[in-house]
Amino acid sequence: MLQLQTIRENRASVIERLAIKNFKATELVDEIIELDNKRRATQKELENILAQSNQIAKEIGILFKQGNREKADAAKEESLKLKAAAKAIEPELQETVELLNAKLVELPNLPHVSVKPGKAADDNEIIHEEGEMPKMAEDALPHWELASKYQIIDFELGSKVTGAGFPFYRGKGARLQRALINFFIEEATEAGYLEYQPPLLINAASGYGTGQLPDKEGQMYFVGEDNLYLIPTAEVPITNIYRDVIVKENELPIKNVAYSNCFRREAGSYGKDVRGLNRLHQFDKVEIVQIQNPDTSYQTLEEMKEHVANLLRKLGLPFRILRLCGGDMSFTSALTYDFEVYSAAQKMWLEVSSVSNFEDFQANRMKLRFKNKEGKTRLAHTLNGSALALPRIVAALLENNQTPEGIKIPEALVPFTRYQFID
RNA sequence: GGAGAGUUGGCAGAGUGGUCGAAUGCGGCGGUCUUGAAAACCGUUGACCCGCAAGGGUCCAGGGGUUCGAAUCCCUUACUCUCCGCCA
Repeated sequence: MLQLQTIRENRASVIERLAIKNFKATELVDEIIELDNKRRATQKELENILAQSNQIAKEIGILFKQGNREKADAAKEESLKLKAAAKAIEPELQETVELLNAKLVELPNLPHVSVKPGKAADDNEIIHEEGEMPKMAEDALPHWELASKYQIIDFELGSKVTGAGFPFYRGKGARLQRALINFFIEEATEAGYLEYQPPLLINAASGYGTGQLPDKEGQMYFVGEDNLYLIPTAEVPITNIYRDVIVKENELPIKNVAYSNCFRREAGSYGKDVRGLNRLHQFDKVEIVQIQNPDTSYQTLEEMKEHVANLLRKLGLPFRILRLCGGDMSFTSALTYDFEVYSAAQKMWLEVSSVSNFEDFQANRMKLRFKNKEGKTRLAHTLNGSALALPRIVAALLENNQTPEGIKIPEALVPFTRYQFID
């Protein structure tokens, strides 16, 4: 969430920048400022009473030791009055604070200055395009047909055992999954990321920490029996490692990588976009996360963008990088680059990665701070990116690399698959 | 799942109703000494809120209660540990 100080001191520019995300903030911002004023006034009032009360309680202690019973009893009465006064104010303060927080979490993160306005995906700006478009034969097959032709992914079986969007991977298909995961993790490790294996279920506090809650409550699977959510991305457990943590400045940047299954309800989606591997309820992803000093976090974002681009180069997939427009950006992000890979048989671009700087938006929620050289604590910046999400990579690999001899595996991946063709 | 014990500052660990935001040790930071380092010694060292400041307030797992006064007593939730059961 945004810092109160930011909102108070830059009311106009906060509203203006949120408008870039198509968020009409005026009313909410004014409400927040007013609630904060009320909070301050109420708190001051309460603290004055508590200060007096503390003073008297101390005096009573001394009076008792001196055996001055009468004076002590008189002071007790005075103290009771103060207590009643405090009791009257407390609920008001608590209510104000709760309401203030509820309003505060409704405000999205401010977009970075480089973010352009725009309504939706069409307005995203293509900032880079790379790789050769494969020339496909007339009879080129989409990946879901290749999947059944080579018997490597079984969607129907998934529907039988679980439901739509939960495929089985089989034989060389299963092995391809493992190969990609290992390849991605190895690349990240070489780039200095520390590998984690996180829990796949998280509590509500973690959901709030990274901003999935309360914003995307309905998008996560929820285990009511134990009050836990299935993670939509490893970002949640990995970033929440640092919830309520103050790190040392010289420990930055913290670079972590994690492979995990990801679970998304994707409520409301339908149509050809969800065909085959294009959109699943359960999928695999390797996620990179960095905790960085605010002074250098945008350099780090570029570095992470380059890391992802390199993965796609090594896989030989044509890709482009988009800078998301305000309207297409997530609630929590300040700047996001999307990576899209061209899927030749479907003749469409598939989003395979999203790399974002959240600045201190998540850190503020999580109270993730660092102590600088002067000994002051400051909110850190958090960043993350998919590096990479598997299903659409697999879709593009199958489609783009289909040959009469079978699916050709990219060189970089062969040491992991230990086969060169899916046939 | 059953029974019991516990949760205090970065860590270890004292504190069982008043001057305790909390002893002590370790660690961290600064200094003295040293060519440099180590050792030794000295000092310093939690977070948050309000305030220009002085200062005030809150926090001893979370929440609630008793009391003039709670780290300390009571209730409750979460978690940890031990034993039993179950189990990959």
